[in-house]
Amino acid sequence: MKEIQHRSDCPIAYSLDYLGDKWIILILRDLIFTSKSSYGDFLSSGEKIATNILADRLKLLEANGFIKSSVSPEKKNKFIYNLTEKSIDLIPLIVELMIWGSKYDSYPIKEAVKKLEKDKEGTIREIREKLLQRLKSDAPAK
Amino acid sequence: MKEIQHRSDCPIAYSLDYLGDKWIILILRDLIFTSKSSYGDFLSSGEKIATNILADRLKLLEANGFIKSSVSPEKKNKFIYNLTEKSIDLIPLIVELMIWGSKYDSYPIKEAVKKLEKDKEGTIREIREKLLQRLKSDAPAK
DNA sequence: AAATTTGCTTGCCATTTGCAAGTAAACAAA
DNA sequence: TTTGTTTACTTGCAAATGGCAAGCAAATTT
Repeated sequence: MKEIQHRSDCPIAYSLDYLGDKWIILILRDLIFTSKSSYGDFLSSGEKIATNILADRLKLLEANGFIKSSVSPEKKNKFIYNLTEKSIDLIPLIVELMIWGSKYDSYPIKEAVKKLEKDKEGTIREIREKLLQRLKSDAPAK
Repeated sequence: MKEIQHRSDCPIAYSLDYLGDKWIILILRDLIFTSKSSYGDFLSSGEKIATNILADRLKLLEANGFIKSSVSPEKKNKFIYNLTEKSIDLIPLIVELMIWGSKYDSYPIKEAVKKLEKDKEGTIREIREKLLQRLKSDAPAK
């Protein structure tokens, strides 16, 4: 796996060097906001990611410390992907993507987004705590 | 200019359909946080964007309402690009990119980011108001 | 033993990127 | 007035990436 080359010393560019792409954040979205956690789960998401792209991004995410994979306890041919502190710290960013998107998308506003906008800090903290505890307790999703 | 196709009805994916790329947000960063406002200004940024990519992204940004171009009053062969409400609304998102980046980049933390983290809401409002006023007064940068 | 589930890999073609060079209009200097 | 410079692109080309379909392999179920 080739190292990511950073283009400058700007922290915004630094983040984009990892996240500036149409797919990576969608995988993290699934891990943060849904109970999805496996290759097949991600494949089934509405955006229809291609199998080779998904495999590539999972490799990249793991190599860079955003996720950690483990064999499913029930099925040995199934892998479970979990978040790390590094990716849990991306919740505020992804929440802002959601807020901006739902403001400019003509699509009907989702209830979840309304709640979120009413108490952004609180909702973020809530999600964050849940995911951090899951991390510590070593009892990841499914 | 071809229309952007949205991949799903998810607001996060909606945002990424416009912003999911390594360059677009860097142009907006320059417009939001620095006094850069022209093709040549953006070219000179630390990340060394290629000329064809820059031209392409400026076209895309304008076609989608993120920036508005006008001829420079002093020099008729110079174009000035300005933010719109749509892109000013991206400040919180870009601020989160900065915060996350400066947390995980080993590079020395910038003073500006420290200030920002102490009073995120206030700093965002401050920048936002400045840019909105510039928009209204129709007296854009340089 | 055969079919299915799960997680990939491979091949192929189209699109995008990145670099270098070229073009063109406005402007400035000689 | 001619010549060079600034500014903003465009073009050509090779390399990398993306997207689709098919193939493969280990584990599990039937």
